[in-house]
Amino acid sequence: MQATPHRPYHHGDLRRAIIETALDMLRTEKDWQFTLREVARRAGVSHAAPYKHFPDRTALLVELAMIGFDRLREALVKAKPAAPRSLLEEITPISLAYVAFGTDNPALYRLMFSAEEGRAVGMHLDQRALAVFDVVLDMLGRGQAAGTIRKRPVRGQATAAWALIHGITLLAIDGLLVPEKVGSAPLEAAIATLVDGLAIPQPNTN
Amino acid sequence: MQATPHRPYHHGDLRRAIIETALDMLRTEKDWQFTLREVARRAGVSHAAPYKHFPDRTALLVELAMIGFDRLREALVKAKPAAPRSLLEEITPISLAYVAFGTDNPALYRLMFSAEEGRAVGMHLDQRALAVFDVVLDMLGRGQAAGTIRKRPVRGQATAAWALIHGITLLAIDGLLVPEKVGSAPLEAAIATLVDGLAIPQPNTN
DNA sequence: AAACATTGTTGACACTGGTAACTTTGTCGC
DNA sequence: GCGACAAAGTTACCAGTGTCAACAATGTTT
Repeated sequence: MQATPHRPYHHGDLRRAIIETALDMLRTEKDWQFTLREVARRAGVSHAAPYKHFPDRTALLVELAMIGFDRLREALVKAKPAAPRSLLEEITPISLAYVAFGTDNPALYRLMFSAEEGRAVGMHLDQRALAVFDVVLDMLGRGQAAGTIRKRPVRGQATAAWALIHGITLLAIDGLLVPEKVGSAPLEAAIATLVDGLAIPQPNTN
Repeated sequence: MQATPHRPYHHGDLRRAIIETALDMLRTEKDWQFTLREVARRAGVSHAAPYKHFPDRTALLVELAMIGFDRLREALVKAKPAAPRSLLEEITPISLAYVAFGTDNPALYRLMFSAEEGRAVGMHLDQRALAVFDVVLDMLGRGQAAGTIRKRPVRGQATAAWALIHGITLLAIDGLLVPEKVGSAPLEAAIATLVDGLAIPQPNTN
């Protein structure tokens, strides 16, 4: 009764070990093709051991993706400036943190939004994904209240913001936007365009 | 000597047959896990036959993705209005056509931007992808020349536009933006936000 | 300590991508 | 016409995968 649902019994904390092994591979192996057997191998267990902790391969993928969303959300709230004096000052660091998360964890980020495994992954993590969405939503809502953001349907604005940053992140991961090659100019310009679209036009801000 | 590089010889036009079979599966099978053998099966040939026409599985994937980009570009130029009277009138139909292409061919669209197969797919289709990019670039360039679009780095604007539409398309494919469920409101609102970010602010357009 | 559930291992199955050897078929030089 | 040759398709095989069933070992409970 004093045990949490999943707890180590007789070997070690294998469930956690598997997850961490997988995350590690996700981090280091650039081109990662996920194989349960390889994870088991690196975790030092037999190829069937994971099945005692995950019903199937997809379940592990889902777990990893959810962890990814949690970490992304953490990264965003951490990047949120304490006392932003303008919309751009608030949006920019968050956006950069988002893109940075993606480029720092390309395989994980891809997994989070992947349709691999027959869309099964995406089906299960709506709440986590929406938690990220809510960060944006909240920010925009306060912006509208403060009068710095256009009065439009917030959900549409949030969708636009998320889609744009998400798209940029993917482009960056794919190397179509590599900072070393092209500088961060397009990235910041794109963010500026987003801000222009959200902010109420100032006389001198054309 | 009078033969083109790949021409049918003794059975039929298998190369084309394989591609079309694959495209067909891509179209109908919602959750598609690509297997060369299944394609061969449906094409009515043995599982090793495709290897006479494609060096490996990835090569076929690349071919399919390139076809996808070609079709996407066609869809965009077809959707471009003949005589748009405003930026929004020009951007909106193109954007909708883009998203529609994605939601109509989800598996194909995913494949085009997929990192599956170890990024190998994306490496080969830069030109085709950039052809799509150029459609956007061209439109924005003319907009700037005509004085309807803010004078900013065009590439940044184009990146923003593409990223946003791309991101929306993915969200739509993932069902986070299903039109039946939520109406097309967020979609259009997001496009409006994009337009706001691109267009030179009008006095009455807050 | 004996019964039991948990967790791990071994061995099998069907499937995949890929290669090699073989057979069929069309093309070409004579 | 006809044999040599190359193209295109087939069968047989390999290693590797996801998954499952049977079994062995360990910890928990009474």
